[in-house]
Amino acid sequence: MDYQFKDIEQKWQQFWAENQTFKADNNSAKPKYYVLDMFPYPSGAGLHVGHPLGYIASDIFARYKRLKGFNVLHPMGYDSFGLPAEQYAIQTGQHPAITTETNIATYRRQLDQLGFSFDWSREVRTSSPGYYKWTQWIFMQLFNSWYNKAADKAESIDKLVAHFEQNGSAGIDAVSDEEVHSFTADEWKALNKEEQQAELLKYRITYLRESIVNWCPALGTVLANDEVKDGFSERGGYPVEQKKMRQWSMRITAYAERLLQGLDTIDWPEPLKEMQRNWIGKSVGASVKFPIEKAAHNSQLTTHNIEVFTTRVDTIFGVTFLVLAPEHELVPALTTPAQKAEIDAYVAQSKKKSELDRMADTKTVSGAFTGSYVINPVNNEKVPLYIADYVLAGYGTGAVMGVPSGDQRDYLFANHFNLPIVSIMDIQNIETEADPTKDGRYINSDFMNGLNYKDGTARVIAFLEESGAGKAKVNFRMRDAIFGRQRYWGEPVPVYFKDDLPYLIDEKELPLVLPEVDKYLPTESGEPPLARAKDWNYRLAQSVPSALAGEVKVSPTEGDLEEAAGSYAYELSTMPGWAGSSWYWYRYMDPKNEQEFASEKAIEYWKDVDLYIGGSEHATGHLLYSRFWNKFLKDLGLVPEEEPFKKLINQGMIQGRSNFVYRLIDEMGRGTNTFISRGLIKEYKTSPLHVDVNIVENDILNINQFKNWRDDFKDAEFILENGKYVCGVEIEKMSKSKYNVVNPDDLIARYGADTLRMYEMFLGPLEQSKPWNTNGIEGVFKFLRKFWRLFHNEQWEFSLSNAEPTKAELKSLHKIIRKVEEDVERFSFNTSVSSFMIAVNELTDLKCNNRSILQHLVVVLASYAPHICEELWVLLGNQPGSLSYAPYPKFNAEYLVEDEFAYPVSINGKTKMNLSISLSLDAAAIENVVVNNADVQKYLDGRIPQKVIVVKGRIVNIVL
RNA sequence: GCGGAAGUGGCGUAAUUGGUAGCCGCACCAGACUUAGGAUCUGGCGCCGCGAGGCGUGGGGGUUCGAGUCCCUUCUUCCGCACCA
Repeated sequence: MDYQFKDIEQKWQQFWAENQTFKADNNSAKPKYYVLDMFPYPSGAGLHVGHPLGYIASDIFARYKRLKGFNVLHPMGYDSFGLPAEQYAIQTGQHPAITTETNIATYRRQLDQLGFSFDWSREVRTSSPGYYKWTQWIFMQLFNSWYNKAADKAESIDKLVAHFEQNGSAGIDAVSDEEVHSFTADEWKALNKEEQQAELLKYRITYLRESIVNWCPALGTVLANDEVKDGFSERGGYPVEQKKMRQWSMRITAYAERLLQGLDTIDWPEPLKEMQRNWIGKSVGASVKFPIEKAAHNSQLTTHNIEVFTTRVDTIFGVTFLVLAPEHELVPALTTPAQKAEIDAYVAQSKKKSELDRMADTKTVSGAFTGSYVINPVNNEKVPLYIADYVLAGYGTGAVMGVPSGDQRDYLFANHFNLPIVSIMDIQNIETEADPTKDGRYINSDFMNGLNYKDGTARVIAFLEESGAGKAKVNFRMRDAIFGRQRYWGEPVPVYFKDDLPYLIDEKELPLVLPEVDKYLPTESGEPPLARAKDWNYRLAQSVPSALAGEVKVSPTEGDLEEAAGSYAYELSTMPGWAGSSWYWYRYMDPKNEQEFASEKAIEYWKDVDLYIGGSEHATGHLLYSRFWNKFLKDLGLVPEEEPFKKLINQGMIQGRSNFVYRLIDEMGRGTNTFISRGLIKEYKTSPLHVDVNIVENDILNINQFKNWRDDFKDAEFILENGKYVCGVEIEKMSKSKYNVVNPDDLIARYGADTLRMYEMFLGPLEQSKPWNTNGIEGVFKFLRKFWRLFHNEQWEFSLSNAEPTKAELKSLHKIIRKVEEDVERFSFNTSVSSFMIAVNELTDLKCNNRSILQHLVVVLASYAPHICEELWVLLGNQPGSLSYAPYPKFNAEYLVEDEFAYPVSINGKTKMNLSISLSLDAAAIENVVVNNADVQKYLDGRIPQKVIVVKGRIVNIVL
């Protein structure tokens, strides 16, 4: 039979499903290997050809590892909470769960068609209660923990409470809110329960705090920093503004240093690591307090110092002004009556400026004088205090010291406001611009004069620490992650409120199931959709101390008994999209466990992800949050590894390749129904029009299909070149509106999954971004037919010979055995596809139909084109289904040994000819053969070689 | 501005250690078979040149017997960050 891919693929997909061929065992004598794909959000649009790229690569790798004798975990699931389903629900009233279910069915059908070897018995969905029960459980652990800097790990909040009861706040080195109190043990015990809880909230790793957040009015929710791009929401592209709100946050900053250090221990792409380093943004410097001049003191003032962060504390004698961010909280209190109008105007103006304007306009110098002064702590000089929008409220302390001699922005600022510029380095040149040099010796710097950078910095920090005016400090750009969304379609937060303080619900009540609501919109009063739910309250039984057993007993005398029975409002916001994806790889290890998020045994067995494949767009979101949660779980002793993903590969983005037709424009400027071929458009007035790429092949328009494409083109006329209509091409994002979406279903229907899998790999290196181009898929399809033909005679009957294989056949086979091994291990999938083609071309030329050769070839190709190989494997007489676990053929170098090599002979580095010479000869003998060769002599033309370079088995170079 | 990746035929790409640049496909050209070809097969296909030959890996320079690969310099494209104190 001819190669009937449709029947073959359907047959084997069904076989794999029915026999659970790829079910992984949590218990095996084989070594484990965990291959993970970033699970998709099931969108309504389904998969386009770009999506499976990474899945195909990971599937080839997973299948290859099985052949190599590994116990492979290769699961798939859905990140099924998210905005699009909810937006759709708002528009249509359709429950997001239903939309999600439908979309998942589409995804599953499309994934199945590609012949992936996923263990579907382990499927997870972040939106199913059985899954988010454990997302909520992890949230509770985060709430019940604090970060102990001394131990450099998260610890139970009980331990902190015990310390407070014994020693008060003394000796606690924690990552916490800024404004924690100091107290003795007795003072702590004297606090009532509410006061204690309020204080503890400042330490919890997940906490509730009034903070400035990214508020997106169009989406009606707050967003995390990584969800905002250039002042607009990543999803939907709506404007985002800054707003002060009480919000759930995660103290990811506690892990900043570990997140940074960990990058050096994992095998990830350098650009991605760099993005995370950038995002974490560590900078080493000092914080310095500048006392506010007495004259400025007034009743509104909450502090007598302005704290700045600087990486160049050594330049402090060059300070000639201080600048606050316009949003800085001390601005109103420090503005003198005379300056009030100017400051108010400036603050108002900068508030109006969008984030984007502010970034675009970096050259104009602007600012305003507050009228107040501060004192430089190193020389007691009076320094004027300004505000300016080049200082960002969100970074450092929102205040900077102005050193115009060393910083270009300060230099421009000083010039603009006629402030003095003081040189502090002997070799500094500040005539036309600031000079940030660290070389040279300090001048105009009192006790630092004459010192170099290193000693000077140490000296000034010592001075500041002694006088209490400052200290060495490490600052991070990364902020704590906002953890609440005012949306419906997400995990409910397992918290209720009593006297405005958050308390965890009882663990036994998990999962806290998402309630039904009448509409998926905020309430009239602006509360999140969950406020619409009927009776969204936590019912607390009559105060029974035993019900609280195991919970924190902060104040046993007053606390438990005081707990009033009754119902308390649940939290109304839900968790953000990244909650469910920050731990899902553990759930795959033990997906049905109802007692734990995964059993200790399963986690101990699978440990971590050996290979993770996904897009680089998750660099500062999912991949950072996952590392954070993993480190937290490690601190609690729940998982064994510090890093979750040992090796990570970013598959390239597949862009769209749009095709255009060119519509003729008449004298009146109206579009006609005549279309001009690409090469001729210069001679006419035309306007380009997107045309469906599926009716274009190799940029040649299928005119009949075009006429049928849309009604108004039925009578279209064409001006052709060489009898063809050539379309224009542009690379754009793949989207429906550009008619450049290529659907895998269509390609599978036409060529089969094996062809599509191999073609996607054949496109180029996995990591490379490239436009999708279906041109060339024919070549891969022809290859598979040619491969199929090796096993068949002229009449398409399966027919093999049992003869001894020839040397040439063995050579071809063993070349490909080795090549695929090498390629797969270094994730170079494109090169193995071309090697397969070479092998099949060679074997075809050799008229090879030798069973012992082809039997092995099937196994080698099986990870790339599993369906055709399964079919041939059975035709070869093997057990159905056994191919997936067959041993990968053993490479034997002997078959590749040659006795002769065609040496390229070059003269002065230019290759002139090839000479076949026995490989048994040594360098001197080779030189002898070459130099005495008649053709070489002709080239030499009597000249004597100065030198002859002989590299055995490689090259001969004659230097004249 | 800072950081990263990459520039090779008409196109996608290959060359794992400094050792014959262009493998494997697509497209194209010629031929065979054919009523026909969007099927199949054979051959050709970096550029210039009839040829001998010359030139070729973004440009310029260097190291080397030998450079797509190493070094310096410069240009271009893409990605990330961006008034970060």
